[in-house]
Amino acid sequence: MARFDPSVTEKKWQQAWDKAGVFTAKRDETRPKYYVLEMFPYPSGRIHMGHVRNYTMGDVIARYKASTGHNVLHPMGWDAFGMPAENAAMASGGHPKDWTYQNIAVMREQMKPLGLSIDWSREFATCDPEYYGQQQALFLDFLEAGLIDRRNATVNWDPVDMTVLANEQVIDGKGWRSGAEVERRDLTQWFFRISDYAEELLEALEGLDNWPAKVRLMQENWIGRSRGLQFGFERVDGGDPISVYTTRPDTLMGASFVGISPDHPIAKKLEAENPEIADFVAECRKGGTTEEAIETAPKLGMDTGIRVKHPLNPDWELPVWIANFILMDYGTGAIFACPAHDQRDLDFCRKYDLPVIDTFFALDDPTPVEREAFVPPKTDKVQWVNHFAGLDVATGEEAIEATIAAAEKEGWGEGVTKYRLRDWGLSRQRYWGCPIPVLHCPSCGVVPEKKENLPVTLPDDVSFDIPGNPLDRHPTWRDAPCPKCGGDAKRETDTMDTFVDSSWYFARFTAPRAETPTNMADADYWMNVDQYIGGVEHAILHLLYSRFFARAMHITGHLPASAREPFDALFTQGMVTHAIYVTRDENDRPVYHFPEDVEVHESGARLGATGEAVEIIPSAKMSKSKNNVVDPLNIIGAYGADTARWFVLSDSPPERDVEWTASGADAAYKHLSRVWSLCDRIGAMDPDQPGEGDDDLLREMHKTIRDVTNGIESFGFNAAIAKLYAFTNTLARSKAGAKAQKAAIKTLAQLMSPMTPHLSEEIWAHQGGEGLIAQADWPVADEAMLVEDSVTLPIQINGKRRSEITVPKDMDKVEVEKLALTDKAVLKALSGGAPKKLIVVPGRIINVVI
RNA sequence: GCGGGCGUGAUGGAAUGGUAGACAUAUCAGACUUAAAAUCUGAAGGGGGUUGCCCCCGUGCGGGUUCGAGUCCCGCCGCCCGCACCA
Repeated sequence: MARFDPSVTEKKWQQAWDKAGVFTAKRDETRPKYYVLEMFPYPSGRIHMGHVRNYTMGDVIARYKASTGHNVLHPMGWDAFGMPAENAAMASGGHPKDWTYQNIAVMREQMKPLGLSIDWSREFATCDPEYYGQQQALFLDFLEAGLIDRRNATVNWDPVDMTVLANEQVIDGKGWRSGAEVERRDLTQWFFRISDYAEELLEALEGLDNWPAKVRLMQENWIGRSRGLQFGFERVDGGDPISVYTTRPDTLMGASFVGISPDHPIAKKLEAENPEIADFVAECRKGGTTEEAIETAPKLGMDTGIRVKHPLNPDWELPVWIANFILMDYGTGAIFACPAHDQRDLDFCRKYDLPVIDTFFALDDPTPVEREAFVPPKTDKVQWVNHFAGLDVATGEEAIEATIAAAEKEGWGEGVTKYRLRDWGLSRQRYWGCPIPVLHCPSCGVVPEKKENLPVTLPDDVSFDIPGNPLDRHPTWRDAPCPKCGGDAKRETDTMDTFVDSSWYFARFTAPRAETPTNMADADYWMNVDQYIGGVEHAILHLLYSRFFARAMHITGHLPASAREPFDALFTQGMVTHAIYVTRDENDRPVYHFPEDVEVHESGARLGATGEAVEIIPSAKMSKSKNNVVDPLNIIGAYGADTARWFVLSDSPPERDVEWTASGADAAYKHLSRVWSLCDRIGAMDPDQPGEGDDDLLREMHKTIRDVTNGIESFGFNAAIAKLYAFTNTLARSKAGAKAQKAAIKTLAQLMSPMTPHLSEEIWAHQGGEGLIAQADWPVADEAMLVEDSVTLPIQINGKRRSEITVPKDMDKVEVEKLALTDKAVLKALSGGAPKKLIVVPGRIINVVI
């Protein structure tokens, strides 16, 4: 008997596919195209199970689509700029460029044995000058089209290392290396004007039918359109009125103070004049810039001494407070607080002893607010107290609209629509990224680089021994002639956010070697991505930025109008999780260890090398920064790629997180061996050998074709695999003749081929299949074989299953009812009486209500 | 804090509002074997009874809608993801 030996056969078939050029995508207008794309990896240095899972899913789709007559594009590349390369350079010397390209080489070699149907001829890395040069060209076109802006933005500032920190580098409000308390600081930055497209990006979500509803909802909430009232509070001291924006203008009679952000112009002015306020504002600026840090910080406030007049009652004066939880980025950076109907405002007012005024009550409960704000849904009817627009009983929605209408009529405010979405700050004070192609000229100001001078390449002679951006302190790189006047100018030393790199790579794959960012004919043919696959952690930023970029690329002539929404269908796979292994360094900072460096015993975990005790943090997202990645190469080495592929698909539903466990791999291998020995046995049968139950076997075969096809189409890979297990069991037990069994094993091989392509080729060849199974047409279920003559209906009594009857498939409903009432269990339950109700769902179920 | 999701046997999980636990892992029993491995066959949610059969309970917790709820609605609890400089 021929042995199942993946180490030999897998290489053989990979070479056969290469030789036949099966996966090289060529434009072919005569065939329908299908573009399947998995989110490209960051070259961390080794592939992990998350990659295997992600790329295997895409590969199943790619291979399946190819076998149903599609011209498939399935490319791969590297999201190669980013902080880990600089961190590695800081930690162990070396150069980010060498580190990155070495990692890419290693990971490519780790991916190839998986037998993915990737067109490697299109591969690129975002750190290739050929790629980022085109990205600089896009930047210049966007700049010219008015899609880019320059203005201040807040960053995390480490006052000891004198450097900007990423959010990830701020731990509990302190710098990760210096341990110094982080401050928020303003810096001049470049911005993509994505907020100009807020409405369009919001509305277009409706058309994304093949995106998960949860992702559309998350994006909708992120864009955050709101309708509210904008108006000014007159200052008692005659200063400029304070403009506020509120989504609850109906609660204006409950206003207890006016709050401004510590970054509000008034606060900044007071800061310069008043040391007490300067101290307070400095206190407010401590901590990181994340919304999370700001929202969860203890609420701080200080009375500015400024008083404003209530717009509805000039005799009513309100104090103006600076409060640390008010964001300058949202609305006008100033609010009025209504503590009775907002928990945060209430907590603040109780802390600082400010008044709490109820403006409405529940219809059945006029209890004044004490410690808990009364915040009913805006659609609930409530009883209003002294509402200036004359409302008595009305919903919040009605009251808001009435208030806006009244304010507009009386001329003291106007209804406006605002968005939570902010412009996208793209400047990064780091080396390992795409240089922003502009210069600063003493006489001409900010000047874009000329396109013929692109790419503006990164200098290689840099060091990372001191914190900060090496471009900033490079002796010569900054010096360049002004493209406008030719005089001495300085290059911009900021590089681009790596989200820029990943916002258009999908378009570049359609013409990866073009001398322009894209080639219209190729983009027109291959776009859009028919199926995009990636982690749900990208549900908002990456996908929103890509949607914006596709629009911007259309405006600047780099993509057709049809590609403005670049991803037709999106599938968000769950993450692969794994325990994290941590020790602490002398400063009690965490040091993360790779699973293979850790020995886990029942008594606890220790470092293999030193025996040091290791803390185990249970299952978290596999992440390069936490080193909790698992090396799939061990499995491929021991069992082959087909086993690894089969296992990652069978273990868990693809949209859900999966915790990596080694226990299933052995089982997957056993099963594939079993299929192979089945193939061997059937191959040895006399071709004319008759048997019993040919029809039953073929009927099961056609059902399996139907179920597996549906499973693949709907991303139910684990369910499809369950059907393949079941059919293998059926085939193994079948006594059918050689002809039927041979048809069954060939079909089984085809149905398995998207998941286990190598084994399937081997079976195909063994059974005398024509050509490569990778190029064979997908089997089609014979409808006639799927029809059942009779159907078994469960009988419920009061909703609980008690019995069942088998009836002809097309039996009349009335007949089924009659028959059901003669059932033993039904007769017993009725004990002579008549049922209250009899429900018959044809082909499904019978329920007798007693 | 805000936004989104998830929760089913020992384990991974299956189930268009219609027989809960498919398929698999681990376990146990049997066959084969001198023995073990491999392989094959079978058992199995929990509890109870009058045990060729029947009953009760059971999908995180508490309510609700429905002839019927793992699935829909409301309120909790727990875990996970995102929060704009991680990628």
